[in-house]
Amino acid sequence: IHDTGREQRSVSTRRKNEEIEKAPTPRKVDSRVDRGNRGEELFRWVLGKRGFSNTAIQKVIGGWHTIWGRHRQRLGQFDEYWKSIGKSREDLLIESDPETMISNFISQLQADQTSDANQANCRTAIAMLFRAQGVPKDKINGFALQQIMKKPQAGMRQKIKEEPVWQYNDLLRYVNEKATAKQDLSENQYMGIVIALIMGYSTLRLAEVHRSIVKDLKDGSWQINTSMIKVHETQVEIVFRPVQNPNVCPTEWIRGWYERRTKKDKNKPFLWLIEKKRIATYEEASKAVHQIMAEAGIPDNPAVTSIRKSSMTKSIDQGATKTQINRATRHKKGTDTVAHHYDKNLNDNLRQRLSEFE
DNA sequence: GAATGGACACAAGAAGCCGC
DNA sequence: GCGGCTTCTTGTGTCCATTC
Repeated sequence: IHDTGREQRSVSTRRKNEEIEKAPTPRKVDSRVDRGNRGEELFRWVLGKRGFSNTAIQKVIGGWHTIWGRHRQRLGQFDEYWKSIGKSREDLLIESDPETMISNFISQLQADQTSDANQANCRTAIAMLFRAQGVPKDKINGFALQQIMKKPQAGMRQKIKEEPVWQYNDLLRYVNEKATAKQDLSENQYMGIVIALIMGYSTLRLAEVHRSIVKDLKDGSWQINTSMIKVHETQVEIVFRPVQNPNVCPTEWIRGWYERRTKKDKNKPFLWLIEKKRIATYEEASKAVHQIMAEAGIPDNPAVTSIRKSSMTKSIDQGATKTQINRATRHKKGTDTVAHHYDKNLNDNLRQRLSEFE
């Protein structure tokens, strides 16, 4: 139930453009690789000084998934700063007041006009370094630093605004039309439609579809097994059963996807590409779905996740209850994630009804 | 293709609110 | 004031897009 404040976390898409103009992100070609290595080296050095063995340090890093890549970048950014003010690594260890260090670091970033998100991320990374070093929490995050962080945090909050989402029906119409000439579709197009349909009907994310194992249950239905790593690693099992219109039916399209293969390829993984004789990469899958959305006439080349938005919006529009949506999207009971991030129904109808009296 | 950056998500704890 | 509920903040993490 403690989950209502999260919509404040995100950076609005609009800010992205402004940010590029007023604060170009410092992407220096040559220092790019260096910075990450630098950050990792710093982290290893600090834990090494504390007495951690290389194996132990490796395990600490292994506890992070993809987030480690972010931390190491920011630690590299800190390392650059630390050197620029004439400090040595040993100075880090004898530092008795980490909060002051962090405050000065963040203030410098602000002065250098780095983005709000960058300041927040740097603060997180450097705080992690100190915590790994064994510094108690209250020495890392105190009142003064919180004051400093107010501005970047406010800047990161997403504006609550009304924005339209493309019509899920547009995608269905396109698929419906292609269903009668499946043999003319390229491998990429076919894959794009299959993935788009799975995403639309299951609201799985692309990464989750990409690592799916798909099983023919032999009774006309198909099972999708995958894992959701975001937040907590959970196994997910979904069964698609035929819907009335075979043209837009996920099981029909999945069956057809496997039928394209020769017998010896039948048991190859879900996203096996016949032509390339290997599994499609994440990028290829993403490209295929984008191509389908473009061909369906969906404007502005939206992200693949917009399929989730579009599909949920349609469900809500058709009168699905909150409970039904939470169940379908596998969001935790009680979250209003869907309402804030996915339900893009505009309020025009409500306003019209408000304006009516007598 | 890897590094990088922005966006979205969730849990836990803190803070606010309200009726008694 | 106190307990129960709601709302907000913080820390941490993954997903998706872009850049070099």
